[in-house]
Amino acid sequence: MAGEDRAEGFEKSGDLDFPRPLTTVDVVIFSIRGDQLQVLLVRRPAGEDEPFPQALALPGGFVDVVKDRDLAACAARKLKEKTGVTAPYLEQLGSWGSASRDPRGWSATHAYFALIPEEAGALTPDARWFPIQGGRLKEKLAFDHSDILASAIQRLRNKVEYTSLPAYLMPAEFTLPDLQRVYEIVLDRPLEKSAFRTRILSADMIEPVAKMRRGPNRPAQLYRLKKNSKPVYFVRTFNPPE
Amino acid sequence: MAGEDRAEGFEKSGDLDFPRPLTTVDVVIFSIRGDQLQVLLVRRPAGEDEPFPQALALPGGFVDVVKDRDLAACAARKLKEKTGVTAPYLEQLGSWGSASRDPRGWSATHAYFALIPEEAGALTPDARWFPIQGGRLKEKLAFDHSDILASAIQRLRNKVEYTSLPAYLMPAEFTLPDLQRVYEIVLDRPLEKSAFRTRILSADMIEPVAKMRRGPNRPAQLYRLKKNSKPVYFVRTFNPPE
DNA sequence: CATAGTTAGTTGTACAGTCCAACTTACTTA
DNA sequence: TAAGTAAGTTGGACTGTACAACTAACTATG
Repeated sequence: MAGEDRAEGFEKSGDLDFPRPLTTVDVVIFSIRGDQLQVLLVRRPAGEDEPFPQALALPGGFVDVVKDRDLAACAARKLKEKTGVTAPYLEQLGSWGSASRDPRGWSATHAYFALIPEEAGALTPDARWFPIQGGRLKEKLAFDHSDILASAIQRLRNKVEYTSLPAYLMPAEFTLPDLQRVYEIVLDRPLEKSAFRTRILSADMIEPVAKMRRGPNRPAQLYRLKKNSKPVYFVRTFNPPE
Repeated sequence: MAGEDRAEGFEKSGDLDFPRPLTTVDVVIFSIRGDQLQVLLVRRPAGEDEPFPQALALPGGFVDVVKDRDLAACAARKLKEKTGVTAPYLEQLGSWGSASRDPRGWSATHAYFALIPEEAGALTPDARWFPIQGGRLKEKLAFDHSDILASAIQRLRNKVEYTSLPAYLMPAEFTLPDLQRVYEIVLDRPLEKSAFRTRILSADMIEPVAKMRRGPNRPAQLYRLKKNSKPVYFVRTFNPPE
């Protein structure tokens, strides 16, 4: 068997004739919809030789060595295919690889993590939004996608404590209370209003537009993200509960 | 695994009959040696069909689908092979994959990041320590390993601002000024003594041992890491310069 | 044996930013 | 006109860092 004589020393030769793991990319796509954090999932195809037929899964699939220049391009392609948008925020989450995660053999997936605003895009028919409740998803997922999603949620929550990431979940124009609400949804705890405003406004990441949001009470100033605004890293977290 | 017949990554079985990228794992191993942050590099083999012959590179290599249960195990194996130690700290850094990074074809590497104390282990003869100076390595590396290393340095510096990671670079027993020195080496800036002590001591991660470090001046209290001490995340960064 | 030198470790004042709570402002609706 | 609500501001208490001066414990030197 090809794998055996390679097992001791691939490194010492240019011979590439040994078994290769399967290589995939999966994307965890978050959005805020109806005052909840939601994640985009697809239903896997039915079929005899499909792993996890009909199960829910993260959007993703095999790297296409012809189409995909690199991993990020592959992730962006899969995101675009499912949602029709190019995400304002796409970062790598990590990779998961083992002999057992895919019944078809040793496989490794490169997981990405995207934030998109509610308004964005037209979904493909097989994709749907599912709410994250109490920091977790109710549904079971195919492969080790539940682990990947849990890791993505943890990373998101963690980063929201000290970055401006939620700005990428906002529509083009939003108010400060809107933004605070998104922080609170992701962190699942209330934040202090005046400290929140001070922090965001001094971060130089948003700018007021010459309009107010009008409603049944006092109008609120509308803001937009500044052009080319990279995520801001605060030097403190929001003070954690306890 | 499925097929016996493999050539250039084509797996001839069912719907998996398409080219697969090469899959490797690389490890960025940091240590403090002689008051400098250093990284462990190996020299690549010579040979006609070797990519980057004789070049310096991160320790790593192909995933072995027989030996390696998962990616972390593969990384731990490579670390052990090169240094003889099991690192007190090993985390995933990210993955790099593209059509162009390896002349042998589409390849993806899963990069890990390890911290080990100076005292540790016996190196293999092909491995050597190289200093990081001014936040960068002087030497050029094979593949895209310079990018991976730069990313590792950035991640390390960033995390050192708000975590207890440097504790994993310390010998079994150390003093608070020792630890502060390591923080300062990694961050390449001085930290304030009293704030540093307050922060570390209130983090409940180290405990005094009943000994003092004696020297030509006032003895210093020796400490050790508490058992099973996970990295601590502080709620503030050390106050950044400017 | 006294004193200078060095590093460990503490203390005190200033300051920045959050926490908490009360307050003012601007609007709608009854 | 008054009540209700959400936006936005203000002020005092508190926490932890910045900065700087201080004390403590040791060695080396003359």
